[in-house]
Amino acid sequence: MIKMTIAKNREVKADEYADLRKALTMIAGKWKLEILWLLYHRTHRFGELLRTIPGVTQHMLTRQLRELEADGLVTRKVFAEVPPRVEYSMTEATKALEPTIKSLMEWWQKFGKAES
Amino acid sequence: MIKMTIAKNREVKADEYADLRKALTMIAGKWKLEILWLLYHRTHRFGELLRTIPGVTQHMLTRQLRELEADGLVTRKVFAEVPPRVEYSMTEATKALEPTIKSLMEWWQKFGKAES
DNA sequence: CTGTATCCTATATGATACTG
DNA sequence: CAGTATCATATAGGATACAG
Repeated sequence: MIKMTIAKNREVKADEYADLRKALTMIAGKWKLEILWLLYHRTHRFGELLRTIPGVTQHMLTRQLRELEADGLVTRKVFAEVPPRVEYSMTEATKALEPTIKSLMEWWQKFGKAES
Repeated sequence: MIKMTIAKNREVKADEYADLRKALTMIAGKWKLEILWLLYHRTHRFGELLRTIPGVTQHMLTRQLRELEADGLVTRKVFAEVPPRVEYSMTEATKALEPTIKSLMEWWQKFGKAES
C-alpha cells in the first residue's frame, strides 16, 4: 500500500483532509447536533424528537436521522406494533465524539464569540 | 439578561447549538482545513496556496480565505509593491483550534473509518 | 405514529474570462 | 500577482400533501 510516487506526501494529506471534512459534515447538518444532544441523555422516539426540537419538520428530521444512522451516529430500532414505534439512540461512536464537541465548545467560548 | 420565560432552557440550548453549528461551518468549507494546515506550518502567499492546494481555483481560494479572515481564522497582510504581494497567516484562534482538530482526527481513526 | 413523494428555494461550489 | 465579474451546477434545506 506504499505509493512510491513523487506526489506521495500530497496524496496522503489530501486523504486526511477528505477524512476530516467527512467527519465535520457528518455532524454539521442543521439539526444533527441537537439530535445528538438529546440522545446523549436518553433514547428518544421519533415523535419526541419532532416535538422537542423547535422548528424541525418531519421531512428534515427523517433525513437528518437517516444520515446520522448511515454514518453510525445513531441506532434506529423499529418495534412491530400498531401504532408503529421507532426509537433512536446513540452509539459508541456518538459517545466517543463528546469530548471533541466539548473541545469545540470551549474553543468557541474563548475565540469564536469575539469574531463576526 | 435573565429570561424569565417558561421556554428559557430551550432558548439557551438553541443558542448553544447555533454557536456550535457556526463553529463547525467556520472550518467545514471545502478547502479551509487544507488552508489552515498549510498556515500552521508557516505564512503563505496567495500564489503559494493556489499552487500547493490541488484542485482549488483562484475564485474559490479567494472566497475561502475571505471567509476565514472574516471569522478571525487567518490574517491577511497586503504589501504595497509591484507586483502585489499578499501574505496569509494563522491567528491565535487558529492555534487554539489545533487540539480540537486533532481530537476529531483521533475520533475518526477509531470510529469514522468503520462506517459508510 | 412514522414516515415518503414532490416540488421549490437558498447556499456552496465551480468554470471561465477579465483587471489594477 | 492577486484578485473580481459573470454565469452555471451541485447540494442542503424546506413546504406541503399523501401513505402504511
